[in-house]
Amino acid sequence: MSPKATSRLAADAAALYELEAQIGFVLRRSHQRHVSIFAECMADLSLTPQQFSALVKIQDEAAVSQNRLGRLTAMDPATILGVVQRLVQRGLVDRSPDPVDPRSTRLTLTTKGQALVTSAVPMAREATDRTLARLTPAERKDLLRLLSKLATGENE
Amino acid sequence: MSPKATSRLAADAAALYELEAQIGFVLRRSHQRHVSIFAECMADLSLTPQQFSALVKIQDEAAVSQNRLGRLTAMDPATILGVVQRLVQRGLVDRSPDPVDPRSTRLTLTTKGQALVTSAVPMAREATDRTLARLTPAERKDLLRLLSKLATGENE
DNA sequence: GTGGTACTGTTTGCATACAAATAGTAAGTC
DNA sequence: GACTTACTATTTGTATGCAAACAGTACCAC
Repeated sequence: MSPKATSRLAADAAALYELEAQIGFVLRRSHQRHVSIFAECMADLSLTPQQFSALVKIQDEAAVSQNRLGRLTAMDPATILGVVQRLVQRGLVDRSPDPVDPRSTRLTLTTKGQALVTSAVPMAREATDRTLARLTPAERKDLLRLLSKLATGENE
Repeated sequence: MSPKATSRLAADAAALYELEAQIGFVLRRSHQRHVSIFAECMADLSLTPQQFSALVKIQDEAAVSQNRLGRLTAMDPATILGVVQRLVQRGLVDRSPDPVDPRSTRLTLTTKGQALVTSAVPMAREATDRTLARLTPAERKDLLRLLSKLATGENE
């Protein structure tokens, strides 16, 4: 065993824990900054990233159940409930009972909701661009790839 | 102008907006997964990432004001207030008036808090490792570097 | 020393985020 | 058809996260 390995054992216990170099801290900061930029870009439309995600996915699917929408947008049932309620309250989304499954709710975009998503997409693209502004195209691609490896799949 | 460029103009308006390929969505999902892993690793100690961050920084500084602690851990004054209150309530942190500036609060670790951080650091390291498990050492370094470029500095 | 500016901690209000528990229904097995 | 299992939406409770406004104090300029 090298002297270096020996000293590492001793160092591990009381070793400096550099918070700023931990993936969790950097992920949280990066996400905070993006949310802040997104809010600026979307100020006129007053949409949070989660609300916008929900609108986009309802549009993609034309009609979705609430829980399925939650899975598509990575929100648990309790969270997506609140998001949908606020969108319904603003007249952007319609809720109607599912004709085949009485447990299920059918979510669709209203005309107003449809129009809002359409005008929101360019703003969301701007938020993406501003968030990634300091990275080269190659770096952006790398970052997306690496983060996707982190985000996808199970906890082990 | 090439035919391709022409079609791009038309495509941009109604172009497919792929939510799963947007940096914001992937950042949110990655962060969610890390928080979930962190909670598993820290289950015995019942510390959130933010609570743990605060304890580590109080230890680093020996004594800090609440607002400064918030800046060190990337939490705004309203947020750090709640985090600190919970730590004080659990007997992990002491609050005392700052001897020189009556506006300021002096935060220090209790003996119990000191002991808890010490035993929590290895668990936090495990959470980091499990979050990054699918990446090679080179990929981990790249990811940290790219995320740091996103997180640091101003919004423009 | 008076006044403006900046900083301390705090409160309120709103929007995620999720665990845990609930009621109701669907769909399978036997 | 009764039972089990799984899925629907919902409720409650706790913990961030931040904008906005607040009272109190420091500090600096003049």
